[in-house]
Amino acid sequence: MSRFIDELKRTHRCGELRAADEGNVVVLFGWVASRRDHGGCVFVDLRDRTGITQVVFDPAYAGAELWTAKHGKLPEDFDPKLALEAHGMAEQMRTEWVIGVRGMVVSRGNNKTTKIATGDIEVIVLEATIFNKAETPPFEISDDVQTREEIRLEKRYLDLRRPKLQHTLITRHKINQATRNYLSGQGCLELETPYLVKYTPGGARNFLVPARMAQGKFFALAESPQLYKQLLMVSGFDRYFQIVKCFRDEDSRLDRQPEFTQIDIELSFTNQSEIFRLIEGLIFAIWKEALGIDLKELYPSGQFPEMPYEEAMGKYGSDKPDLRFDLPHVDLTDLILEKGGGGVPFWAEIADRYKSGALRADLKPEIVKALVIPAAANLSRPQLEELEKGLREIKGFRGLARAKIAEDGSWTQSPLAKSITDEARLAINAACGAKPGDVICFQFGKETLVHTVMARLRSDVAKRMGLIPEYGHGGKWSFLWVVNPPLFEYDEETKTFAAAHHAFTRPVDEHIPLLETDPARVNCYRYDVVLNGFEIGGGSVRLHDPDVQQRVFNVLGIRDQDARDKFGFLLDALKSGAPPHGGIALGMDRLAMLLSGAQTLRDVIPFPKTNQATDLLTGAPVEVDPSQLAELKIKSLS
RNA sequence: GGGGUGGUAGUUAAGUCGGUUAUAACGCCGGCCUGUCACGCCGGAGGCCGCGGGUUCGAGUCCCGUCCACCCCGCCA
Repeated sequence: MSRFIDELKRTHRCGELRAADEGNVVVLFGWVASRRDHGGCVFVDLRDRTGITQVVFDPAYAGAELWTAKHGKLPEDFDPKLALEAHGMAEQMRTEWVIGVRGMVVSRGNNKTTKIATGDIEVIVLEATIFNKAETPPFEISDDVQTREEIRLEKRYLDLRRPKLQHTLITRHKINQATRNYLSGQGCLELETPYLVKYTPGGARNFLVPARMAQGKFFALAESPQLYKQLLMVSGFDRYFQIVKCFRDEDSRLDRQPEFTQIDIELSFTNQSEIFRLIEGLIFAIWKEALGIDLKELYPSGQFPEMPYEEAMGKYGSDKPDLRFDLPHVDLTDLILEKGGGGVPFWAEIADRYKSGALRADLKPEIVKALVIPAAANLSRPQLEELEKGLREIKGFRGLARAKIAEDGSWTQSPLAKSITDEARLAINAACGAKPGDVICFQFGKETLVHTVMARLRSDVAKRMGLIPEYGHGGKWSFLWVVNPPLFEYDEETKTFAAAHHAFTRPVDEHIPLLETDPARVNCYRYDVVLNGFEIGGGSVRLHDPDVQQRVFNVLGIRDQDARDKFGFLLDALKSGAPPHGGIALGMDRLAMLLSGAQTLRDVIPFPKTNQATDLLTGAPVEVDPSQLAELKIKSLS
C-alpha cells in the first residue's frame, strides 16, 4: 500500500504552484488530463478544480547524479526505487485516472508556457500512486469540444469535470456567499419555509405529493415561499431572506427549469424605493464578489434606471427589454386609425373595428407597430428573409411586411407599396424617422402577438447587426427596473378581469379610486429587475389594508367564500396586525447564468432536467411498484 | 397542446440525382520516440446510419409513423 493520503497529505492543489515554490517538495492529487509519452520521459497534465500542473516522470531523475548536477542536492526522502516505480506507473496511466504524486517543484527553464497558470514550473515526480483507473470517457473532458447535450446529461459527473462548468459552479458558490453576507449585514434573517405546502389554484402548476397519512389528499411542492414570507412579516421578523428551491410543473425554456433557486426577500415597514436600494446593493456586492467588477462605474448613483411597464411595452414590446441596444418600436396605431388605414386593406379593417366599437379604444387590443432596420445594418434581401424565417417559430405569425425606403421616400420591395396612400406613407416615414436605405418592418393585429413578434425581431436584428452577441453579456451589463404594470388583465372573451400578478399586490395610491370606475387603468406597486433582456427578479409591495383588499376581490369577482377557501389563513393573518410590507425574489440561476456568460440555465445547475423535465442521469421520473401506489390509495391510469 | 432544428464509429461531422466495400478528424488499441504541452511518427480495430413500417431491382438518402435532445409559441401570477 502506498503512503499517500494517510501519511502523505496533499500540500497544494493543481492550480496553485508558482515560481516561488521552486525547490519545495509537494504532494498533488488529481485526474490525468493528458499524457505525453516520449519513450523515456512521460509528461502528465494533472487536473483538479483549481487548474493543471505538469508533472514529469523522468527515469533519468531516478538516479542521484542528475539531481546533484542540476539542482545541487538531492530532494528530501529521495528513493531511486520509488522514482523508477513511478515511471512504470506513468507508462500505464490513461486519461481520467486518479493519481497522487510527490515531487519537487522545479523551473521549466526555457520551456515555460502561458497556457496554464502554473506554466512557469513543473513537478519532477519522486513517488506516485494510482488511486483509481478509469474507463475511457465517452467524450473529451475539455472546454472546446462540443458534445451532444443528451450524452453530457447522461454522464453529468464527467461533464462537470470540464473547467468551464467547474468555474461556473464556483461562481455560484460565490454568489451564495456574497448574498448571505450582504443580506445578513442589512439586518435580514435567513429563515426557512416549508416545501410541502397547501395547493392553491391559479398561478404556476404545482407538483403534487401524495400524503400517506391523510389518504386521498395531497401536498403541493412550493412554487415560491410567497405566502409564508408574508406570514413571517406578520409575526414581526421584520426583514427576511432565504436562498430557496422552488418547484413549478411548467414547460421548460433556456432560462427555465422545473426546479430552480430564488434569492427570496421580504421587508416590513418599507416601500418600493427602499426595496430597490437593497437589491441594487446586493447586486453590486455579487458582481464585486463573483466577478471583481465594480458596478459603481456603470451606475455612479448606485441606482438602476426605472421604466414604467407601459413604456417598456410600447417602445420594446417586452416587459423585460434588453437595453444594451436601442432599436425602439414605433407604435403606428393612432396614426393608422387617424388615416382610416392609409389605403392598406388590413389596416383599414382594424380601423373599422375600432370605429364600430368592436374594439375598446382605451385598451388597444389590436395595434400596428413598426421597427426600423437602419441602412447601416446593410442587410441583404436574403438576410431579411432569414430574419423572417426565425419569426415563423411563433405560433400565429403570418408574415412580416417590409418596406425599403428609396431616395425619394417611396417604398420598394414592399407588398404595401401599391396600396399605401402617399400621405400615410410620408406620415409613417416621419413617425419612424426613416431615412433612405432603411428598412421598415411592420406587424399588426392582436397586441400580444404583435409584441411577441416585434420583440423577437428587435433582438434578432440586434444580433444580426452585432450589437449584442448570440448569447452572453458581451461585456455589457444593462440593468433596469420595470415598474407599475396594470394590476388586472382584461379578458376580451369573458369580459372579466383577472389578477395580472397576484391578488395581494397593492394598487398605486392615486389609482385606488379607479378600482370601482375603471379597473383596467389601475396600476400597482409591482416591479421586475431586468438584466440584458432577462427578468432576473420580481416582486411587489403587498396589500395589507383589508378594505382595499376587499375592493380588489370585488373587481376579480372573488366572493368572500372563495377567498376564504383559498387564502383564509393569509386574510386572517393580515387582520391580526400586519405591518406594511413588500419584497422581491431574484432568480439565482439566471443571475449565475448571465454573470458567468453561460449559454443556458443547465450550465449553472449541477444536475439539471431536460426540456421534458426528466433526469437523464438517473432516469427519473420512474414508474413505482403497484404496492407503493396501493399504500397511497392511488391508481395509475396510464 | 403547437411550430422549428437535429440524431451516421466512443465523440464531432461529411455523405452529390436513390447505385458497388459508408468517409474524415479526434479518441481508442499496438509499436517507436527523453522536453512535450491538443507532442510526433508507423500500424490497427471500431457502424442496427435513433427505432418501426413502406416505396424500389436497390434506401443513410424518398414516404409514413414513432422515440430522444435542443430552440420557440402557448404556459410560467
